[in-house]
Amino acid sequence: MKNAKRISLLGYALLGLIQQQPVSGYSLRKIFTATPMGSFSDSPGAIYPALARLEADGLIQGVVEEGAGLRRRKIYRLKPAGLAALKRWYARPVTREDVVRGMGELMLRFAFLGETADQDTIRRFLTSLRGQLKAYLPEVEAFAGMHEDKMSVSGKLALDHGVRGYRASLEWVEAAIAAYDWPKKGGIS
Amino acid sequence: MKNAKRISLLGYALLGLIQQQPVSGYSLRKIFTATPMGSFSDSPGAIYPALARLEADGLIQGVVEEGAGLRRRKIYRLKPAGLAALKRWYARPVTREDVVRGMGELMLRFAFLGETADQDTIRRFLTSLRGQLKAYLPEVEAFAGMHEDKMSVSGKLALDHGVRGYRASLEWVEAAIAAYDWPKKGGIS
DNA sequence: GTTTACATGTAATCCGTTACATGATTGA
DNA sequence: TCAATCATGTAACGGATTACATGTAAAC
Repeated sequence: MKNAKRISLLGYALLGLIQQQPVSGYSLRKIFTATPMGSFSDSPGAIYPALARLEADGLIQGVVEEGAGLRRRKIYRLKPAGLAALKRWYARPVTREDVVRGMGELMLRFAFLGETADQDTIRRFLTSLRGQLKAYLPEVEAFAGMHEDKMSVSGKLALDHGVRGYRASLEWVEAAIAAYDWPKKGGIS
Repeated sequence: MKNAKRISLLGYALLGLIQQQPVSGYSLRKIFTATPMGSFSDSPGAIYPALARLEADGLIQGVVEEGAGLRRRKIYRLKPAGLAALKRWYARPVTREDVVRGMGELMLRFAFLGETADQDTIRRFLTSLRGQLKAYLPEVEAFAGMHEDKMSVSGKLALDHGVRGYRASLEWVEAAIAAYDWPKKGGIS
């Protein structure tokens, strides 16, 4: 029950899934093999220790399923401290570093965030992501322009892949903001 | 000088950069802070031990710059075994797992691959990537269609981000193949 | 003459990978 | 009955993060 311990990305992925509904470690492993969450390892050596850590930190609680001739399954449920940790994660503003490290982590956060976060948190996530993308995209484009002459064809193409990706993310975030269609801030006119 | 040791992604990134031109550890760190390769950590605790491992494995060689009043800089050069390791990396066919784990690793490989790989290796990389994307994209789309009803708005949007990303990658790979404009295989007509 | 940038390292810790280990239940 | 799937773990290892440590050269 130590508090304020760091939580790994896998930890957040597990917390987010457990938040959706109580699950066993084995079910979580299957989610990582069978769904687009496949970027996480489905190996028992990753998941079971991670669950044990989250439990030791008081974020989740595992209860062995009672019942007669059943295979023993330990079902994990989210505890209040776990929900609080998730909410702190959701509320983090999107930083430049988040964008540089890749969209994957941010999309994991956003996917779960819809479950319990209020509209304000969602809006802040999307607008701060939009801001960072709008700032970072021209940076990469400028880098490409500046180093064009010194780069191999494949180097230029790889950079172009990055630019296309960030452009697609920017289009996505605009579409996402539009999808929620919040009333404008600043008074009823 | 142990042989056949596993090389981490950071290891390949360092090998690829050293292949382009001999560099010091400090220069490599700056590359990770100042260029779109920022997804790698620029911390000395990551880079110097990684360089030491590559050197111990006989893949690179570091030589302390001679010369009078200079700050001591250790310049690393690629050894034949290092080039061979890179070439084996370049020649790996793109797998489904590569695509699931994310484009980042694949694009790192492709960016460096242009330096020394022959046209055949480049073509095989791009066509196998195209094949995997063409197979994986409809999989994700099908998953989205199947689970649409059980997902939150943000969950659906996050999945949509993934779909858009893979679509952008597919468009990119088609453009990349077109950019090289290889003569068709199978005879001169 | 003091801050900033250059330059290289080490030590503790954490955690993911890989491989091993165990046992129950279901279906062929 | 034998293989496959369900289900949970452990142990050794490797490598990245974080923080600490040290010293030189340039710039202000």
